[in-house]
Amino acid sequence: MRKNKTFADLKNGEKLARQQVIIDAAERVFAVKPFNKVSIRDVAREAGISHAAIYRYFPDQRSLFMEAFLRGADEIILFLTDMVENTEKIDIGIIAETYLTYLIENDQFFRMMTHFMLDGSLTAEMIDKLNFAARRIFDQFDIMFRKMGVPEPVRPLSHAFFASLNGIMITFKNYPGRDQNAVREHIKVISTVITEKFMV
Amino acid sequence: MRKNKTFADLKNGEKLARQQVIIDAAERVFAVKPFNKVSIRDVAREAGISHAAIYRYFPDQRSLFMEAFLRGADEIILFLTDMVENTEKIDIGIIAETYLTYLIENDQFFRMMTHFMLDGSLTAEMIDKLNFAARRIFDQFDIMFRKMGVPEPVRPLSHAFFASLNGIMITFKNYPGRDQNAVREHIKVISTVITEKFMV
DNA sequence: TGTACATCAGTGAACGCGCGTTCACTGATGTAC
DNA sequence: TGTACATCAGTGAACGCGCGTTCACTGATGTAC
Repeated sequence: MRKNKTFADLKNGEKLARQQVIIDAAERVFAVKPFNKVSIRDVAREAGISHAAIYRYFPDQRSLFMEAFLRGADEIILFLTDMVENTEKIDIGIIAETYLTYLIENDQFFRMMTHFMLDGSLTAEMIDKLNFAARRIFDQFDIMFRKMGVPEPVRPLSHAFFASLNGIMITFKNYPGRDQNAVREHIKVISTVITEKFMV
Repeated sequence: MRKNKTFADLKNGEKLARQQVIIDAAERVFAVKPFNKVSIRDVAREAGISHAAIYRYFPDQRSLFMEAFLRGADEIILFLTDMVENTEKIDIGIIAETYLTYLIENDQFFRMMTHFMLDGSLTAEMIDKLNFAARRIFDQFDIMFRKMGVPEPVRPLSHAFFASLNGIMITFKNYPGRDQNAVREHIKVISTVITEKFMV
């Protein structure tokens, strides 16, 4: 019995590890192709397996894509936590800029995020996962505003701040007629306009 | 010669009128189906013509979709102009709310907008059209801020304000676990948080 | 008024493609005795 | 050590589908004389 269980656990662990390999491959494909052009076959090719094999690890395409997105979200939450919780002197401008830089440099992640935010037909389970990720981000902004000495309630501010940063991205990421450097510069400028408004 | 020209003009006019009929049909389809699920065949069915006929009026699918989007943009610019230019007493809160309400009630338009804003592969002509629409919106916000007595330069504020409103939409339109009324209410609350920051 | 011709909006069929997903099967590995 | 069996990751082919676009054609309308 115990031996069986241990064996099963091992198998399970390997399965999870292989899932991660597939998600890695998916992220690499997303970095190169528009979100809704990425196919199961693309990911399988990148991962070096047959496309049918994917279905051993994910029930369907969207679940795989959602997992890929959530891993990016974890990354963001990780560095936000690092900047907010482990820093004495909070600088909202630097936090905003770091967040935006991450999105600019991980364009695939930003496209996944907007895709899932706008997709009105997610399953309940997926909605929960999205919700959980969003709330962890809001939590960090809450802490940030508190450390800045903003009076309660700070949650609405976190919502507004997060929304504004996302809005900068969506509005100016591909702003017509600017090259990538000009875009970065402009995003930085508008980010400053907004963060200044969020200072006490 | 002149007769010929007149006739050609008439033909041309009819052609334009028929284009509009097709765009009407497209908008009705967009209101019901996610943007990237809408096909030429859907639009043709809705317009009551064969899908091949579409190609007499638009060179390809994306051009048709872009025209449908631009018509929505014209509508927004129209009511913004009305609220901003023709009003003595500017209320930024009402303007923001009207804009957001329009986007909530014309979800298809918002989805088109985000789609084109995020699409990095538009033709130069499409980029110009997008750019022109965006600038007309910024122009209205410029006038709004000036009427509010905000010191120059107001353009960065217009950019930031527009971006923030879009961000509210993208972040909370499908916010998980809220019904549509709660979403509207929440968007209004966060919108207030932001507009207050933009008042002098 | 009649006839030959040109124009052109609109059609249905077809092309070629890529997709998500399923399925019967293979072959490697481990287990039981 | 050897053998029969179970498990299961992975495969290639196939299914069925919908798509954007093209094409040869039809038929209505207007023009020239």
